[in-house]
Amino acid sequence: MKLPANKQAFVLHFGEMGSRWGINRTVGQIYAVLYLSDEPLNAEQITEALGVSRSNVSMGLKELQAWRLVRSQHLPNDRRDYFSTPEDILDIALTLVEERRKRELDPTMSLLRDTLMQQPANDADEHAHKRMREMYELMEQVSRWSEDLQKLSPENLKRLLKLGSTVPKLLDMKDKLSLVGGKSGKSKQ
Amino acid sequence: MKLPANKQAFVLHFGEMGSRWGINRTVGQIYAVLYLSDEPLNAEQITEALGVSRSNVSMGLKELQAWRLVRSQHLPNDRRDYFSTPEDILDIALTLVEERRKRELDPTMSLLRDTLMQQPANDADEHAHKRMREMYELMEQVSRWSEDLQKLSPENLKRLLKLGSTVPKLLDMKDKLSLVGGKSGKSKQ
DNA sequence: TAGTAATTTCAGTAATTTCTGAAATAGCGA
DNA sequence: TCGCTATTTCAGAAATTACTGAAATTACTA
Repeated sequence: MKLPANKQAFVLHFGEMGSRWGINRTVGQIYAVLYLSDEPLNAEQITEALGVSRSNVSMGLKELQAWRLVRSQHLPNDRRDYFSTPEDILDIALTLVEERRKRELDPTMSLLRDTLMQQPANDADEHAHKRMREMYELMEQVSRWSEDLQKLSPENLKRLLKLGSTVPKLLDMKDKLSLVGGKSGKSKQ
Repeated sequence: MKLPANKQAFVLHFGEMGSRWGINRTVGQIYAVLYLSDEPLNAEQITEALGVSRSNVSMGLKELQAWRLVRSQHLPNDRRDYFSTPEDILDIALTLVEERRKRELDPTMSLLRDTLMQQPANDADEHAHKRMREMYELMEQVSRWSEDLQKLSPENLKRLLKLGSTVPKLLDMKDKLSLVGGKSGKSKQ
């Protein structure tokens, strides 16, 4: 399988970007090939398309499956595994958000929780303790957002994405609504 | 400068996490030291705290400044540069979002724009073209969100962060409001 | 159960990234 | 300008990460 020029450019780019995304070149390229393909591909086809070793492809696919960005399936009368990416790009994006949360936020939150358990021993510790608590609280909020995104219906997610610059307006609306019909006493919240 | 135990743990953790965040160990550690410090530090102090070479610290600080995560300043009667992180953690978070957008989204969007310029040559290209457009459009929306976050007032940003799971409710409110007072004909939007 | 195809594992090597120490540069005061 | 301190640059060394080919394993078929 020889890649046509435009696919080729995309695949190479994904390879280059790999390090910024926290994956390596081959893994990025494998993902790109699968993302663009209109049908599931087996490992041999990917190997040919990329010109890397079969074992490298095997390891790359394993990693992509760990990220839940690639799925494997079987075709009738064929013993080989076929791989593909989910159809729905919002689905893909949500998976990415979730996995990055797990890898980039959770470990640090866990450490911070442990550290924040013990009270600052002295004045010098005080400031560091405060800083850590601030970081923890922010991460907690971002984490919650990530979780809530996962729960949103596809329709609501699409609407939220389109919202963009109207967010402040929406917050204003919320204000007005709470003023009119809301439960009182929550204004500080 | 010897670090106390809790700071030490945090600093080492940031070093470990470095690769996941797209920076290296020393850069992560430098950032952690500065983040926790209650006063600006000069390069020599950071070198001592971390036990790495002076030149390594110099390069790390340069990278952190390129990320706009660290600022330098001068103290009276002292020729040395002193480094610190911004006070406000929301400020820090916004910078992080912005810089990651630049590094992780923009280059790919740029490539996609170029590729999407030319029409798919044949049927085989058709599907890949569609996939690339989907990715481009999603990235555009995420990018816009990121920009809009930057524009939000600190108050509104805080409120948005707290919103979390009430987002769908908010979207409902928007529906109701549009139904009552909104301009008609936009329902499909 | 033996034979074969598909896949994975892994030790060794290659490639890349990070780090260091020495040298170069910059900036300041006398 | 010279002399001194602070900082940066950069070539090479060290450490880490990625990749390969061969061997092992798995899973199917006859």
